[in-house]
Amino acid sequence: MSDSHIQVTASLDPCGLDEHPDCGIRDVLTRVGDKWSVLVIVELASGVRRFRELQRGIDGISQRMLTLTVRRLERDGLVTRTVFPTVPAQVTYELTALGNSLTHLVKQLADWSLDHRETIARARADYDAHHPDHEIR
Amino acid sequence: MSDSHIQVTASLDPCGLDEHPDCGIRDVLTRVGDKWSVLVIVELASGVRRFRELQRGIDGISQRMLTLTVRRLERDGLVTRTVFPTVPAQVTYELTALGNSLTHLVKQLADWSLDHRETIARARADYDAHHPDHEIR
DNA sequence: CAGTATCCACTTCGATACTG
DNA sequence: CAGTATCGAAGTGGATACTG
Repeated sequence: MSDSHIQVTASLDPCGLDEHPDCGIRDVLTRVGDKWSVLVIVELASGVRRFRELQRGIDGISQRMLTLTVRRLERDGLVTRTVFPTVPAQVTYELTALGNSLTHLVKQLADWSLDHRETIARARADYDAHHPDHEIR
Repeated sequence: MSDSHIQVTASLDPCGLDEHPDCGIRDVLTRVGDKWSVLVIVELASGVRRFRELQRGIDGISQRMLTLTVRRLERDGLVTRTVFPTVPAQVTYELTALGNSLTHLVKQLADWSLDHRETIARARADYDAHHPDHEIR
């Protein structure tokens, strides 16, 4: 048994994952894990943004996906959407306090990804080399 | 502008998200965000597990998805897979040091989810109440 | 500008059946 | 026990065209 396995058992299961299905954690994780949410959150972490500003700031996102993403974030209470009834319309997005509190965790995840980016890439290359024609993805 | 928006701008973009597409962070996030990975990681955080043990410990996971999930985690270097050539076969899974380092972040995410679980649920109910027949999901 | 509406491609997931 | 193989349902994302 490895020493690196510190005792996180109890604290890792604060809601009884072993008994209950998933206690809604997946709810949040799938939001964080979807293709654009984190990028939108990161972009909004810099401050208020308009729809087009967001789209320009996030490389490759389509109008449709930006709409869907900000709507979901708004629904979850992570982002506020403010409409100014001007012509043409003007809409701004801003992180809520809740959304902002998530940015800290997102940042840590981003840092972790960055720190181990190459290690993971090498692990994958290694795996693929030793397991040719093995379709995992 | 809200006081809650502390200055995380610079540190949130350690790899130039604004210039580069996504610098591989999404790679990790989608892994964390997929339906079963985190549950498997949590389960393995308690120690070594065999295939069936994992399946029994994770409510609702199918054989196929467990296989796919542990394979991907193995490929990423987060989990080691050890085969004992007994009859019947015996295979154990264990977090690597890298995988274990991720558990800390996963735990924080889980805690965050738990802390704000009800807030989010209320935000959603609210949103849905004020936006009837609005298909977001 | 800030969206909606449609359609389609692709992926993910679950269920079931079978195997060394 | 620990998988693999196959299939189909559902979800997710992209491209394009249109609107107040």
